[in-house]
Amino acid sequence: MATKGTTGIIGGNALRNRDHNQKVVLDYVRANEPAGRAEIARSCGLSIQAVSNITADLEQQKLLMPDGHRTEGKRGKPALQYRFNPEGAFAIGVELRPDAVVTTALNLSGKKIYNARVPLDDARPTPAIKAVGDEVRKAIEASGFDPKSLLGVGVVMPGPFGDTAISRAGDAVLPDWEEVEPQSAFEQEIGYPVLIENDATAAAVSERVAGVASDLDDFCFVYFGSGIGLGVVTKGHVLRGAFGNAGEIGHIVTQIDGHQCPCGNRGCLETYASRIAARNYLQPFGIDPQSGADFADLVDQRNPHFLAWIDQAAKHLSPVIGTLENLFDPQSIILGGAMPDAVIDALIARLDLPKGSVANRDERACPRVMRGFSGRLTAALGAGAMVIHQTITPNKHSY
Amino acid sequence: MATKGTTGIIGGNALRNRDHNQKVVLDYVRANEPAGRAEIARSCGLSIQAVSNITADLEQQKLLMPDGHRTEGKRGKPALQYRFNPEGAFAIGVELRPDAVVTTALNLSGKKIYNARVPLDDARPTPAIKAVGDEVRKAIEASGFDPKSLLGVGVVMPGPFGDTAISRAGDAVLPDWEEVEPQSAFEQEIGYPVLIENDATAAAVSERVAGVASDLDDFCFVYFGSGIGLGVVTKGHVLRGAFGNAGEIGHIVTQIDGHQCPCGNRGCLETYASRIAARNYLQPFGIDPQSGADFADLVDQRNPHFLAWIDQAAKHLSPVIGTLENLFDPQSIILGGAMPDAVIDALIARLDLPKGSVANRDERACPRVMRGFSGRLTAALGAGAMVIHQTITPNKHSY
DNA sequence: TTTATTTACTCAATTAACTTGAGTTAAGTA
DNA sequence: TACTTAACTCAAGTTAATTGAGTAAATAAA
Repeated sequence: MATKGTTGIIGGNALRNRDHNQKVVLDYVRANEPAGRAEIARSCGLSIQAVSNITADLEQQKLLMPDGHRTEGKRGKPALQYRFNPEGAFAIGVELRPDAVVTTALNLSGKKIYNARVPLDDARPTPAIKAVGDEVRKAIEASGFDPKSLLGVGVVMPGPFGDTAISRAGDAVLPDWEEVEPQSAFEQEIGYPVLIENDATAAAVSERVAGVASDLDDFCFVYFGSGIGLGVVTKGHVLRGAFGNAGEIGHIVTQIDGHQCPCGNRGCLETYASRIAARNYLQPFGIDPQSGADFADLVDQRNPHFLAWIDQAAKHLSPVIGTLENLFDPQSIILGGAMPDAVIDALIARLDLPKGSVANRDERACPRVMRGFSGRLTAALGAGAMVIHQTITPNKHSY
Repeated sequence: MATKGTTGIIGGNALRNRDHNQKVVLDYVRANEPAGRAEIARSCGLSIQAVSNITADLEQQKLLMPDGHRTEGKRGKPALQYRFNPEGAFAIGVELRPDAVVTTALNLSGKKIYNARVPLDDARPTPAIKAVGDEVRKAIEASGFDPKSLLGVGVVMPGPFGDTAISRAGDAVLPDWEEVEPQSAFEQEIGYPVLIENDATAAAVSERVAGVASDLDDFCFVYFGSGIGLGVVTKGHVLRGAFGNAGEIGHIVTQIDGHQCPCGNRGCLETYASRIAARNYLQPFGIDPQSGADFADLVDQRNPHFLAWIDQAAKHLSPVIGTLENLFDPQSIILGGAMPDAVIDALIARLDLPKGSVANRDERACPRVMRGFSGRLTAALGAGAMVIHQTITPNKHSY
């Protein structure tokens, strides 16, 4: 028989249905805790009895916990309120960079409970995977959690994912990883489920699990790494595209016949508004910021050259944000990543958002652009958040 | 109790699960017909017995039909092949324009079985809804189908959907519709389930139901109407955004300080590459194409002014297509809509797609850009296809 | 030609998980 | 104090899946 195409969508049965319903309940409680069972039942389209069984299950799994009776002054028997049990499970997030391994642990509420950073001498697969494994084992030990309650390990690493003109032009690629299938390689080393994700998507999920997007289902995250990336969440789900390369915002052309970009285009956003672009811009003036703190200092000192760069970056970023608004129609766009808050804030302040945008409307629940709940650990925290997100979020839109 | 947010994701039970599984089976058969039950079971993650029950159900509903035994020269008992039953059900698609109502009927395979176009004198709600109702009733009558097998009616109409700067600047708005909730208004008039959609999204779905995208799960459709729109399908699902306005491609700025656009921006794509843009461009040369046929004639005659416009449109469209590729990472991008095939083909031939794109890779299953299975009826056919799509496509990604 | 194997399927029994309906408990209200 | 409302619990009933045993129809091997 010829191989026929499959969409990956499969049928349901009682067990898979229970799995789905558990996630539906968890996702509701996540966004609305504390919540009673009757309330959950109404919101999730289930009977009270079903919700009772499910919460009992989740309580046994230590994912939910009861938290007293509340009534808010209403009639009737006060509902037993359920909450996430932050101590019930945890996740580990790793950022693998060419020069370092950053490791974090998060409790079920997405709160950071551990972080560490070690330099990496050799980023080729064998030593790097070993180093990540060692760091994960240290994190499990240091977390103080029962290792059995580890939900999984998320790993953020630079591409290449697939063979495209852009991934070949990547600036922070790991050496000799072309032939390695990272997920299974890490799972073999670590012995827990592993998720691989790019930095921007992980950061976006992080904002939803425990950041400014906790009650947003549609948003974009513009990630300032060494380049510039985009993570998109629509209807609570990550957008990955057909080949996992969705969100390549860095090579949108913002200036016809602009700067030459290694990708082959001219005038890519990344050549104007990214960490690398900033360093290239400042170099002629003898300024060479290395760390995030250096960039923050430049803002604090109101360095005129850096402020000029911010103006330039904002000029190129503004129409791209308009494009994102018009294409994805998100509730908001979040800026963050490996840049200090002060830089992101300055950039946001300089944005000149286009008037011709579907986001330009009178009643808005949140601003068109927000700064993320970021910090230097964004990528590693996001990696851990991916794991939590996966255990919590149902993969169905609606019946 | 304060109103708590709901994602619209609800839990499952046996009945909803059956519904989902029916769609999973239908979607598999759609993409792989003819197919035997054992094959369906393997691909859909269900037991043979379950698939047997489901196909029996679907056969009774006249959505599937058996089509002989095939074995393709393999061992074992030949499987009874199932196919869509094109005569088992039908859908009606309507395009409501300020000046006309276009009505189509499609069988379950998405094939056009009826179409009609009547002028519309008065596009205000009351007369327009009445006119649509009359046309739908005519279509039911003329289709020759049992009215009970009508799955629903899709209606494509210009906005406004929500109150944004762009929808206010729309060029083809219907008068006095601000206060009307179109879906329930049409349902009341027609007595069947009604779906409202925009032209570009409907066209995209049409390509998936019975066009060049029938085996694509991730693609974009660039729709040339009076303006220019975008429909996006990811993982087989329509992307709508938080407020239903996703895909507003027309107001992406392609030229800094370019043409003034009614939306408030300068240099919007729509001011260069749209039907209106073409007419504005040609007017100074005394050329005034009215119909699609007029545009086709201009291509046939190799009219130098029109060819120059196509060059201009292609120049502005090319980077936007690169942007779509980088943001959505689709399998392909389809061009179509209310422009004759000859114009679309000429435009595609002139495109200069950016090298710096995740779509620029060596092994591709289909071209980066294709022409849609279009024709003048695209919008109305797409409206009907929405209905078929909805009855066929499961709304779950995967378990 | 006969036998074995493979594959597709049917029938009957079992099972998981949700719903329904009949109480029970605990609060506010008249 | 009695009534109402709301949140539950318990037991029975329902749906639609799975599982296991058996049958039918084809090719492949002996």
